Amino acid sequence: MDARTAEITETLREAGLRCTAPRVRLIRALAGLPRHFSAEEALRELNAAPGEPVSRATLYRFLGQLERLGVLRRAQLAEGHGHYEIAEGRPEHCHLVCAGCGRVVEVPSAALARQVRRLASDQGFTGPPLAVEITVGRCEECSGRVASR
Amino acid sequence: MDARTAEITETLREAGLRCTAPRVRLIRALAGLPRHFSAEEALRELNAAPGEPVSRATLYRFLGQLERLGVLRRAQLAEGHGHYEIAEGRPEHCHLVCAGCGRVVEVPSAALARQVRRLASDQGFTGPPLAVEITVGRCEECSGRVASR
DNA sequence: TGCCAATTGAGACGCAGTCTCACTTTCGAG
DNA sequence: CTCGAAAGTGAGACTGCGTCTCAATTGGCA
Repeated sequence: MDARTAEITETLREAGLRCTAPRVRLIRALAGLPRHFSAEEALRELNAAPGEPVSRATLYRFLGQLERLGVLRRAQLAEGHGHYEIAEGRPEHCHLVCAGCGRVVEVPSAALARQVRRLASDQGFTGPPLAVEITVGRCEECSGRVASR
Repeated sequence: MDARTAEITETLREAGLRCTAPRVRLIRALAGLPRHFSAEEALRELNAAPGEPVSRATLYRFLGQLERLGVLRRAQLAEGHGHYEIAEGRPEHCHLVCAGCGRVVEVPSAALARQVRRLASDQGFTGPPLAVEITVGRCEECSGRVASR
């Protein structure tokens, strides 16, 4: 069991959650996933590995729990489904989303994060979880292809 | 026919789109909708008014066209569905979304808009359409109720 | 007026995510 | 180690939002 797996299972225990086989399998699978992944991608990755498959219900439930524990962050990008990313001490950042192809570029901008936080607290919002999604025109690749539609 | 209806039908004509009865009905219905509305809300509003009902397919198609024409702006907030708002010369702004209840607060912040635009162009993004959605903790009301969950 | 492309409606379909409920598993107490 | 309560699981039905298809209808120019 590698370090991250151990760390996450420890977090589970602290939260009073059980360390079941499907959960361990999912935690392991995280290592094979890209920085941003959808629930369905996670499910594919999970069930591509040998062993008992994990059901959709279980996956969604557990992803939600990991999010609540702060292990994962969830972002609703312009596409029709949520995206998860491993939080793991990574600083706040925002996601630029191409209106054409949905490509996501991560932008670590402390200045922007600060400004957003100020705006939010001005409006009475509290709490640290923060997701910034910005849909901005088209990325280079997309605008190069078709002008409009 | 009021001024806005006339203006939008003119835009349609310029774009080579036909001015059909369902479209005019939808344009009229816009006046009775809140600042932000979902497609399903628009459908309800539309079919609450007397006259022939309009089908879902037609509504979705037409909302998409109005978006392409710049009459409407579409934002994918954290909930599972899109939100529309009438663009009508309103300046760029961002949406603060409560992670608890999904409430949306509009924040007109020229400074933030400027910063976002700079970030975007640094990353090679082009084109004006711009939607900024920020999910930030909980709004006053929500954090007042239940601490976590 | 007549024609033809644009538009429409009904409903099937697809995807993401949730819910239910009977069954299984974990894990702490004894 | 054994037991039992509580937590967790899987299968699959279900929901909501949005898209697609295709035959029928309609707008608007010649």
